[in-house]
Amino acid sequence: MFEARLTQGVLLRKLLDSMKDLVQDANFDCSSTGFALQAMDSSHVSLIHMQLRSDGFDHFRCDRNLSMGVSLNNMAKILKCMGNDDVLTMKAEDQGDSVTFMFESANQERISDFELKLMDIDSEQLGIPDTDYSATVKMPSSEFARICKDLSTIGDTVLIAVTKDGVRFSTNGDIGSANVTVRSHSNVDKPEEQVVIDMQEPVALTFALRYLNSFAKATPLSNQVIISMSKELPVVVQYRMEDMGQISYYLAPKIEDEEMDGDE
Amino acid sequence: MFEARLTQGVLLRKLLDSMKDLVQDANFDCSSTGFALQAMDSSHVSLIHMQLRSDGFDHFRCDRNLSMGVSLNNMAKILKCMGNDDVLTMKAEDQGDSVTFMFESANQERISDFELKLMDIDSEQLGIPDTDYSATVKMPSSEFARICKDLSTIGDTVLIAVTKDGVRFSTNGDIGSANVTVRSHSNVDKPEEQVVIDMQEPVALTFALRYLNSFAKATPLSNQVIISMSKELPVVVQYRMEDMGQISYYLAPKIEDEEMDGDE
DNA sequence: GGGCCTGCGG
DNA sequence: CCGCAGGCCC
Repeated sequence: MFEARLTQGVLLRKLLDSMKDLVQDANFDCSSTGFALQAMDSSHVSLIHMQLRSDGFDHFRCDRNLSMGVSLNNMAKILKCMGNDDVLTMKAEDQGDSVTFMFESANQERISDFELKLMDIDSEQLGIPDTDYSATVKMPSSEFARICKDLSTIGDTVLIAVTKDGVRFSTNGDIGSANVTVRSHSNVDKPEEQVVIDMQEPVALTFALRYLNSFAKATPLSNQVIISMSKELPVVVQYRMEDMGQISYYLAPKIEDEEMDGDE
Repeated sequence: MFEARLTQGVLLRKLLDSMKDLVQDANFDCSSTGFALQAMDSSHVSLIHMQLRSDGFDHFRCDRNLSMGVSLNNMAKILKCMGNDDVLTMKAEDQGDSVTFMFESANQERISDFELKLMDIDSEQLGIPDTDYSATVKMPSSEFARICKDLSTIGDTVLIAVTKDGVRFSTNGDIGSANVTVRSHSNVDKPEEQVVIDMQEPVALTFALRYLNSFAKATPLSNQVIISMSKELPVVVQYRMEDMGQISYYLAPKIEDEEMDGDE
């Protein structure tokens, strides 16, 4: 049997909200190491990989590996019924056909349990190679979200170019073009505002903004986002939840990645 | 070449937001005296005239007179990408086919530049005679906006009648009629709440509320609005930006301007 | 039902 | 000044 208790139940709700627009149905994989999901988005262009470590839960028990297929939309609907400060407990039998979400209000005055039917879902588990990236940018997640949204009003794709002391986001479209440059800097007092660039070699890749905007739905999960890039490899857009795990999005670059010539 | 730097970049965004619903495309006229626009609204009923004086900018350079045709909607989209306290710099080459908007965050940590393509726009520059108006009302802009919005729920037109000690806004429609009277008063402590009436002779004119409601989009630009009227002449609805300039809207009165008989 | 915009709170 | 929530529009 599987049972996991999360004091900050709201975390799981935010995770679902950040995934449900990209993926319809997916398997949650429960094992002694934790609670994880890997899935391609519906158009098979991008990949989500989220993982919550067992030691991040307040209680975690998983007797046998379990793969629970759910409609992320329905699971998100159920999690919306959770109070913002509720403690969440998930439970599933080894051979069961459902998973139960129990919400306890802080003072135990209200206890809810929602049962969600499981579904059989084919899933190809892709191996994600552990790469050393040419460049990694850590920056405020809200700023990344804002930039992707702003650039979407101009163009459909963004060229992300990392140099030693900054990262430039560029796009162009019918009405004109745009560049946003964020400079590397740190602020001891406000670590959540820091922009840290770890660069082995300069890299510049082009991506579809609509996917980056979907990824940015995860902004509420973390103050910072980590963007890792290497030439010709998918970018990784990662949001880390302290002591808990992370959600990472992978998206292949557009070929023709040196400059945006607007002739796409 | 044209280059203008505005510490309060947000001013220009508010200006665009206040014009884009009335006018699609228009020419910005840059000269050594400032940055101006004059345009009829799309239905050729009302006229906008905005002007930012060169000395209101933190830096202003305009080597030759320049007329930049832009889609106000697209320019507004770009200005929405500006941070709320970014410094704005506009740049255009004399013979260029685009204008660049540069946004600098307060700490220079983020620098954006957006290039907007220019368009050729026919514009008839109308002469606006400098009139001595029979009556001028200065009142809180938010109050004027509220009155126009409220009266719109009753009728389509408003009779604005100015007397020595007050201004009356009247309308009527299918469901009934309404009058709002605002009395002249001043408050030394709160000049933004004053209602000042400067009247040579009483005047009462009728206007289409839908245009006044559009004009009221400029409310965020100024605490006060100045309404100037003379018999049979277009009303002027003006918002002044201290040390910077103003935006004025002109709208011809409906004939049959003495009273609203509800038989229109 | 989803996205955008406005208003309110931290 | 930024973030979150609710309401309105598409």
